[in-house]
Amino acid sequence: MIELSKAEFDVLDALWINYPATASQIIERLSDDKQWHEKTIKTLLGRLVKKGALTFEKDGRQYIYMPCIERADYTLKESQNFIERFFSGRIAPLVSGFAKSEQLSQQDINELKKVIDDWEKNQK
Amino acid sequence: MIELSKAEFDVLDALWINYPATASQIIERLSDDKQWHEKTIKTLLGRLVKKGALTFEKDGRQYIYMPCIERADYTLKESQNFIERFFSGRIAPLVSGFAKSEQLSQQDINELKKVIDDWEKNQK
DNA sequence: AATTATAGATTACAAGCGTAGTCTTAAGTT
DNA sequence: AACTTAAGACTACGCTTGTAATCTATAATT
Repeated sequence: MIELSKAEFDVLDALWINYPATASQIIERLSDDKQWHEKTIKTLLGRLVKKGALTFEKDGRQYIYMPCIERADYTLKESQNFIERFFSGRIAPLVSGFAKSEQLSQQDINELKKVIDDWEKNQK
Repeated sequence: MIELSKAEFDVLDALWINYPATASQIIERLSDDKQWHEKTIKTLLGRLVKKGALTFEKDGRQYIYMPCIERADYTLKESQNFIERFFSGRIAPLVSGFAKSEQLSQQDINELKKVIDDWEKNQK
């Protein structure tokens, strides 16, 4: 699997919002949350290309970037990894930890119920 | 919050199994899973002490190590962090991703139901 | 008491990461 | 056509991390 650093992920995440996109557009999107220099983001784009996480096409002297991987796929793999490391691969202890420390809202509970519901419907 | 690298976490995790413990005991515990040189583990122990994740008492020429943080606390914070980064702080999308990719077993579902159940009892 | 072994302290070193600055070249402007 | 931007390429640099090897001092052994 492609391994991304935090900063690399954040750049890719800005691309996932809407793509294809140019470097300037990505820089623009990131400017709200991060205080990153334009050069920093370009370095990260280069590293992402090198890692195979995104490609580009030339358009004049700009590049038009596109992700090579999907967000859902990436986050699923990271989630598996995370849960394996910290909870021996079981998901309930993670949720249980949140519950115990009062981190769950009624909305979270409703959403979780729906996930369970859908899962059960799918089993039939 | 104390930030631990993967390798550091693994060492601390071996201590959490049972503590206080000496370096040799920790090395012994890790020998099953990891091919780490004894020196490597000692380096990591030193870094953990420096980061404030564990302390020790002297006993002759050995150190007896003890964690300064609890596993549940650490994993909770890491979980929050993780869910914030990848799922905007909401837990259901993570579980939903697992469900969609057939990663959930009936046992997981039962455990999740129990967590929800307990949560609801607690609300009353 | 002298010697040896070993625990921890210190040092090492390459790769990855965050964070840019400088260089080069082609596109845009006059 | 000449000049100026600005996009991407290349270089930089200190910090962390993984992964030990060497140094030092003290406990154990002879």
